[in-house]
Amino acid sequence: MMQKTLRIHPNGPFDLKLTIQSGQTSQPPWKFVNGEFQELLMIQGKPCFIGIHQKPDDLDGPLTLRAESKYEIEDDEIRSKVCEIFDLEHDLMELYSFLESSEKLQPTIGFCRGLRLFKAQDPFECIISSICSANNSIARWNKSILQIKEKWGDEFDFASGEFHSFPSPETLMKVPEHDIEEMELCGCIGEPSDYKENLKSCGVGYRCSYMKEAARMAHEEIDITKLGDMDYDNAFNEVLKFPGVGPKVADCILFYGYGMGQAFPVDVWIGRIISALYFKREEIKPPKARTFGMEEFGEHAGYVQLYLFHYARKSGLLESLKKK
DNA sequence: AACCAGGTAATCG
DNA sequence: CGATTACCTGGT
Repeated sequence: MMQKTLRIHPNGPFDLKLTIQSGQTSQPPWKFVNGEFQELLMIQGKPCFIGIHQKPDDLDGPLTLRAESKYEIEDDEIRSKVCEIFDLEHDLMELYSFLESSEKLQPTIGFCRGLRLFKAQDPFECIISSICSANNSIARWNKSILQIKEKWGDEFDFASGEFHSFPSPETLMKVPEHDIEEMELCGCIGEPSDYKENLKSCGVGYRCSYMKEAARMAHEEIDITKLGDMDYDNAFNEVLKFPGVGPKVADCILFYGYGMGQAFPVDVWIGRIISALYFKREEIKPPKARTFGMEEFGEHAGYVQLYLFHYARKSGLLESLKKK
């Protein structure tokens, strides 16, 4: 049994708790136990428990990492996986000088210092999570994704607890859609409501068929590993082919799943914030807000979206935008 | 009890 | 094409 403790020094400030709990569409928050955030990570195909600890309010200090696996995994493999998920090599001070240069964006820094991209550990998980998040509340899609992992992911046991991986496209595409289908599969015994091992019972609603079909496409039609090597526009058009994926979800997938910083996901709130800050509150349609964001913020678009939303949430701007 | 929640797909003029 | 509308579900 491999057990080791590592340290990581982020490039600039990092707020672990804020980042994990900021509701990004990549994955639900990690489990929080004994002052550390925990998750199962597949590192080069090897299941590995990771516990990350950050001293409270020590946004500029190093992180302490606890890793546990029955496989032997190099320190650098573990570090690079964690660095990738939290975008720790990204120079945030460079982002901040960009934000400082703008009168509109400068105020976000004080509210969001240390907030980073919370990338999915695997693109497929991000695709499904993002589809699930559309027209949905954070609490509900988080719950759905956790159930999907528990029901169809592989279970791995560690000294620190048991965890489930996210199911593969092939596994997910074969999952029964609803209780009726599952009951028929099991020989029609009992009532439909007795059956819980189906996608609909995870509370995904009408997104059910989208998620199953997206899983099938990821398995047999679209090479989702290749998306990361494509340029942004091609990748955008490619992910739009998945059912349940429109412009907003596509941008989420490219940003949270593939780390493409020029993506600018526009939901109702970002639309209202952009309208309030840059268009004298006149109504702006999502495509226009998206184009504006991409041209105005360039490679920082994704982060600006992240910072604007959390700034608006904490500063009270969001509240003021609710009432007309 | 209507109404809303971090959109999308289907339908209509 | 641009504009409307239905849609699962869990919460107020």
